[in-house]
Order: sequence, then C-alpha cells, then structure tokens
Amino acid sequence: MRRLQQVIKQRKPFESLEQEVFLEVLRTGHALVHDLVELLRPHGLTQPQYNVLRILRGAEPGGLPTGEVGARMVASREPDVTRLLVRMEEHGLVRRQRRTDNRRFVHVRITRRALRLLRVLDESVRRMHTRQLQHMTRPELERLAELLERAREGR
Amino acid sequence: MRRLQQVIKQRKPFESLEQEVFLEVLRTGHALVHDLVELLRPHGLTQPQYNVLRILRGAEPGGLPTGEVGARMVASREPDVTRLLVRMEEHGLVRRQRRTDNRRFVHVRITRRALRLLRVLDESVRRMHTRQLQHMTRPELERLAELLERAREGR
DNA sequence: TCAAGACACCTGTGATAACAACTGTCAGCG
DNA sequence: CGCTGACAGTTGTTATCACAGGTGTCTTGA
Repeated sequence: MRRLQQVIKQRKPFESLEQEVFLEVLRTGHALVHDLVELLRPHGLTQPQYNVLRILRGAEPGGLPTGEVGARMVASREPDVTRLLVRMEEHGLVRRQRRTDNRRFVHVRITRRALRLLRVLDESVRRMHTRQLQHMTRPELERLAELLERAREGR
Repeated sequence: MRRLQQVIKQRKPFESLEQEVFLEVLRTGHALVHDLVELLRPHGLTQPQYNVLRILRGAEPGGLPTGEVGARMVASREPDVTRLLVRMEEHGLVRRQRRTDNRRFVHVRITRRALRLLRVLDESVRRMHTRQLQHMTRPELERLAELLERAREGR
C-alpha cells in the first residue's frame, strides 16, 4: 500500500518548484522535531518547554521577563508563552515573580532542578542532532543552513 | 567571566552546525506556513483543512477512506484526522459515509462547495508560493529541495 | 495632577497535535 | 459456528498554537 502511494506520488509531481520546497521544509521540520520530542518525553518535557529552558539557562543569572522569553521562541505568541510558563511553574521547572519596581513585568527564572535536567539532556540532544544529519557532509549542511536562511529573507 | 560568555554566545549562537540546520528548518517552516495560514483565514480554512481538501480533490472522483487521508498528511496521526474530518463535515467541506461493503471504513469525499473554494484559492496560493521564494534562483531552489529531501534520508 | 494611551501580561475560544486506550467490524481457522 | 486477532476508526487526555479582547500598571502631556 505504501508502495502504491509512492508510485502515485511519482506520477503526480509537484505543481511548482516553490511548492515542492514549501512541502519539503514542512516535512523535514516535522521529522526532525519528532526525534527531539521522543527524546524529551521520558523526561516529562515537551519541545516548547525544552526550548524555554534553553532560553532561560542562557539568561542566567538573572532570568527574563515573559515577553522576552516569547520573543526568543521559534513559534508561540505572547498568550501562549504565559500559559506555557504557568504549566512549567506547576511542574517546578521555572519560578515566576512579578517585579516590584515595575509590576507590569513578570520575571522568570529557571530552577536548579531544571538546570540539572538540562545538563543530563545536553549530551543526548547533541548526539541526536549529529545522528539525524550525520549522513550529510559538512559543506552540504552549511549550504542547507545558508539556503534556509536565504529563503526567509525575501518575506 | 559572565560577560565573556555572553559575548561568545552572541558571536557563536549555535552550538553545532547540526543544531543550526535544525533551528533553521523549524524557523523557515514556521515562516512559510504562516503566510499560507493568513491567506486561508479569510476563507475560513486552516492549513490542515486546506491540506485535506487538496488531498481529497486529488482523489476525485471516488474519495478516500479516513486512514488514507491521514497517511498523506504532513503531520496528524489517525485520531486527529478523524476529528479534523468531523469538523470539516460540520462546515460542509467534506462528506463522510461508512462503507456498506466493509463497515470498518469511513469513506470521505470533498463537497462541491469545497471544490469551488479550492478553485478560488488555487491562483492566490500559487502566487503566494512564488512570492515567498521569488528572490531565490531556480538552481538555489532545486538545491534546497534536494538537500532537504536528503536531510530526511538518514533517519 | 490626572486622564488618555502605551505597555506587559492574562483570559477566552477554537483548532491542532501526540499518544493511549477503546469500540465496532471483518477474516481466518478449528 | 464461534473464537481470536487484525484492522479502521473513535474517545480521552494533555499540551500547543493563534487571535481577539480584557486587566492591571506605568508614562506622559495638557
């Protein structure tokens, strides 16, 4: 059945090169993220949560206001960042505290427990990234990164 | 010392080339999808719904069982496809009917209204794809598609 | 000084997305 | 037949994600 789909796909190619690139980007992103999600799941982390923790670790010492965290995320608008951080606070991954000098800001810091978790994950995440793309040469990877960046330029 | 790390971070934002590619793929995918979502919104369609309609139009005449629709989607597992199709049925975009010869299958067909909607969208979607990537040369696009496909190969 | 307006964040609503577990249906085999 | 699995789809639960609109806080200009 799979094979039949392949054949059909081959017989009915993409309508345009641009559309092909569009779908290739989506499919590849989906595939790459899937590996990360699987790696994180046993540790009770989702991919956006892991992303937040990476951002907050980079902001130590000191932490960041909610809006800054959101600005550094790949996706996620402001409203979602709030709820994401609330969930993470409930799980003991971050601490949120309204700033006293300007009560509009909610300051967010990573907890020591989350820092330990990140340290455990660092090595396996690095290995995963390498494994995912180890079949590509360095020049290919550089070219790919460059073309992707360029793809976003003209928008 | 802290300050020095900050500087290093800024000058070397990625820990590895593989990670850079990873993030570039996600960011680019997000950016490209965002344009499509904006285009579809005025017409009351989401991106997955549009994707389903494209698949079902390609399956005319005849339609497809639910599982086949799911297999052709970029993301979305079986359970989500069911609910996606249910919502779309409520909006009059598809018709679902349990097959009488084998009651396990639910056969899905695109409605005439949705076909008309797709025809209206075809031109602007094509233009959007072109506009998104028009600043890139054809060889660049071909290379990009090729590298993306290759990136998924080794997994 | 004090009422707009800007600002940062939060709430409400609808739609995906992932995974586990469950229901109904069919096929094969004793 | 009737039982056992396989199969297709559905429900349940949790977490994102997007956007509109709302709340509390500060800033600023008449």
